[in-house]
Amino acid sequence: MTERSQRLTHADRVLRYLKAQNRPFSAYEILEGLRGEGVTASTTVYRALEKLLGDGLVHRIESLNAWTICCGSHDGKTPVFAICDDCGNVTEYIDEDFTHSLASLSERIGFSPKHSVLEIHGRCSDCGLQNLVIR
Amino acid sequence: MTERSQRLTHADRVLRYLKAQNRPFSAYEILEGLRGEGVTASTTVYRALEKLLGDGLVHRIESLNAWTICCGSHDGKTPVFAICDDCGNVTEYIDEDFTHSLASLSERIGFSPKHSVLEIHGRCSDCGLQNLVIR
DNA sequence: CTCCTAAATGTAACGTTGTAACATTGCATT
DNA sequence: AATGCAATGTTACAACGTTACATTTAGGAG
Repeated sequence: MTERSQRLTHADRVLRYLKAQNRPFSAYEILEGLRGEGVTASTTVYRALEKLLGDGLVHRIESLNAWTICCGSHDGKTPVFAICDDCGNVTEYIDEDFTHSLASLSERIGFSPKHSVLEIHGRCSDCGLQNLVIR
Repeated sequence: MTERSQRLTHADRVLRYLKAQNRPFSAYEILEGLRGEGVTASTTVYRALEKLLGDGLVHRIESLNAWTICCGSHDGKTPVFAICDDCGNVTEYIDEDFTHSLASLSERIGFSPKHSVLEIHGRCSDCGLQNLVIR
């Protein structure tokens, strides 16, 4: 290892790429975007995403089959994603109400939650406004 | 049309098939299960599922790429699915807390929700008990 | 009854998403 | 140099879903 502290891996490239976007990308979109940087196979992208997911640096949006950057740390709490079906924007929230609902329902039914998927599809405020202005 | 009031369509067969199961099935599993009844192509299954989804008779579980029967009517409210990763059982709930959380967060962020995905993965009470007994 | 239309179905091909299996490379440690 | 491990390459395949177009069937209008 030289003075450069870390070697740049494909996982680093995938993370940097996702950070530069403002919406989730499919694994194959990421592959296309990184071909110029030596990423040549879907396997590589999926391995990178698996690692980043384990490190809590990205999330998978189940209802889009797509991947997005994690907004930061959230301390074991499950993120909620608001997905605008008009503009494609996805925003991540850590919401006290949802956190409580999840714990409460689980306890009532005797269920031990490990990982949850909370995704709201609809229209974001920007697109709602656009609709008013344009029509 | 004979004295039987309705013709039996593939959508009817898919619905009946899903009703007979106690877990979600993938479209291709449904196809295999219905080959004996004249269903021969995935297209047919997807067309049936699309119709049943529109009629509110089945749900799609996004995190499993699978389809399951709807527990009944739920009046515009979003169902929550508890998915046991051990035994595969999936149970549908209409939960007041989740309903409120969804409405509350949406209002706070100015989002108009159209369709939401609420799926909890973990271990159900039965499997938790089994674990105690067996070990 | 015949003709017409709409819904249901068949068929084939293709597109997208994800995984398996195994070989190779690069780098750090000993 | 020998070793070991993580990262990467390569190929093939499995699983999930859609498109396009042809054909059949049921039921109503004339």
